Amino acid sequence: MKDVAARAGVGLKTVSRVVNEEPGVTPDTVARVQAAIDALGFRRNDSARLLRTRRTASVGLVLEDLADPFYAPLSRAVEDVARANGALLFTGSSAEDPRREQELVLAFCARRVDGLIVVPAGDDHRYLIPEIEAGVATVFVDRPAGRIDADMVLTDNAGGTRDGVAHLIAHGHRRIGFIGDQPGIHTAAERLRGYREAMADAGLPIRPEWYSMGPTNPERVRAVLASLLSGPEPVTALFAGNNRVTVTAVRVLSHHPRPVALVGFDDFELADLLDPPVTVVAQDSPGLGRSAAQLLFRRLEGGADAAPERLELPARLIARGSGEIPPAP
Amino acid sequence: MKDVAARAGVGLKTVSRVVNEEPGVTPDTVARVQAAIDALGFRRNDSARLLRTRRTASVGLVLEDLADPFYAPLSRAVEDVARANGALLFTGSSAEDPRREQELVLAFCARRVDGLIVVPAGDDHRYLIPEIEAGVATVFVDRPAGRIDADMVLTDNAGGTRDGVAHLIAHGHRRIGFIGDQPGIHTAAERLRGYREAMADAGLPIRPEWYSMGPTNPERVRAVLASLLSGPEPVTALFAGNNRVTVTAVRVLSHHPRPVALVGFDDFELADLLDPPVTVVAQDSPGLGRSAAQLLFRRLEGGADAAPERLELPARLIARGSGEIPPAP
DNA sequence: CTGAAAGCGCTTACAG
DNA sequence: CTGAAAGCGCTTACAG
Repeated sequence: MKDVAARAGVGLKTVSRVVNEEPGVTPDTVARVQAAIDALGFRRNDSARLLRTRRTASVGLVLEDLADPFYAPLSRAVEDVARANGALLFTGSSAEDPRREQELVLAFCARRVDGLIVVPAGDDHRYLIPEIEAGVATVFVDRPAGRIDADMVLTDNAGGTRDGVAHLIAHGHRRIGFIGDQPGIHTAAERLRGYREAMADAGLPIRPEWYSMGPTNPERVRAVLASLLSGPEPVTALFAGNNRVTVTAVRVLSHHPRPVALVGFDDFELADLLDPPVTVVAQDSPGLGRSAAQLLFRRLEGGADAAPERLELPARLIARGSGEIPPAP
Repeated sequence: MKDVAARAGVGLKTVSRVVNEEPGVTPDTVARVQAAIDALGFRRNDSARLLRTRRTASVGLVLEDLADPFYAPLSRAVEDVARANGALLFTGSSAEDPRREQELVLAFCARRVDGLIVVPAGDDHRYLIPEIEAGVATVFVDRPAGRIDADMVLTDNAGGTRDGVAHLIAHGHRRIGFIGDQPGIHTAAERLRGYREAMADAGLPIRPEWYSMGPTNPERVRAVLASLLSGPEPVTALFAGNNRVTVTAVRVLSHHPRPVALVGFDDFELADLLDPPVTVVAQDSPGLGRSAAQLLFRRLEGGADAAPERLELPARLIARGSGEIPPAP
């Protein structure tokens, strides 16, 4: 910029005015400065600019895994809102590791992002208190913040599961299994609660061997399913606590002698093409991202003092066939 | 930092030393400075730091769509390499719009990212010449750069398609259709070339009505398929030029009276669960991201002067069933 | 072992 | 309409 000023024979401030299209510069001067800019290939350094203006026009997005298809539409929705607000997006994956989440978040804060959108991996976010006090707007999404009071946008996991299980009950099932993710994960616990509530609402007992929480790798899911489907009184229907469980369940059930009804939490591509097409409880993944980002920018535009909000988006039952299979006699 | 120095009764430089864990500070001084840091809740501003050190430790990733499952593993691989090199990741979607691609790229450059990984939407990247000359390492991935000589990491699209079509020919097909994406997209054109080559290698003629290039929305694909499958001599097999075409083709073919063989470019989740399971030519999506990022960081570590490289990763045929259906008599 | 001065590339607040 | 000075929060290069 100094070089441009020298070449155009003007002061630094005038170059700054031209670059920022501020009014009050003679067309003649503008032309001279512009010529110098072009000749020197000058490109403003936004990092320096932002150091002075104290807004970085950037937000950090931390999610569980950039490669997880569930978070892809969420990221895209966040990006769209960020772009509409003139902000750039830092992204990173926590890989479900609280330490990595914290590292990423603090790295973003050290860059002085204006705001943060976090799918939490950990359950203690007190490390964020100094940042939030320093003015970093923060919205948690998909899972609640731990041990701090903060904005969050969640899916109604319990309600969605309740609807899904009630759907199975309405189709005549009494012995319904539930396979969920690790109980420490909030969404997993909420879904289990929904299962319990739906059964209780229908006056149905739950046997302890009907539900199981833990890692959702195919091996464990297969083992659990094998036990659910064996014995004198096997379950006649299964509620799969997430995407990965559903996929393994579909594989196993397609080779099972008796038809077993299935409802899965989370929609997935081609669910309607399988045989039978898979009934799911679908989350509004772009809606989560959009709502979180909109809330974030509202905070940034002066709504910083209002009390933290907690939004809960509904999940939607999509009946496709697998959830409408009647119990085997 | 000034406040910390004042409170600890030391100079700015000493605070800087403590923060950066530089040697040559008395343990006693370190303790005093650390106490001041904690008391004041000081957090170093990396943006300011980076202004001085002239490295931002960040790279920009521009892809077609953050929400596209194909790019999710690519992004994740880039992120992993970036993290291993201590860099943060800016990401953005071009939405297949060259202007948006350029906007994003230049916005990243204005933040002075150290490097850029770009899935190009446009076919003229001369706008990047000043940036590259200014030292921004740039690697194109998935599609080649337009009108500039630059590093790129691509899939062998023509070779992969050749293998896929040859596979259909080996199973007895002679009338093979091809539905591809817009001909202006490099990967689409390359795949068409592979189709032509495989047919020519086998001495088979291609009728102009057997292949069609254009938008891959379901409506168009359905219409093209309808015409390919009608008439006195319909095709007995189809090569689908990408994921979206494959999905629509699966839907249409499942309702078609005669069995039609299908091979699709790009793998997708649950392809093995469909009926019949779908034979695909799979790209190494994480490999693309990893190779591109590794090349980028090699450039950043001093390899800036070497001639641009062009890597081509193989695509792999995965036979699952749909590609092994023999021609209807 | 420690610190004052200059500078990274911009903008702010002000004066002319 | 224009520009010199100070400053954003750090590091570099140097001196003591």
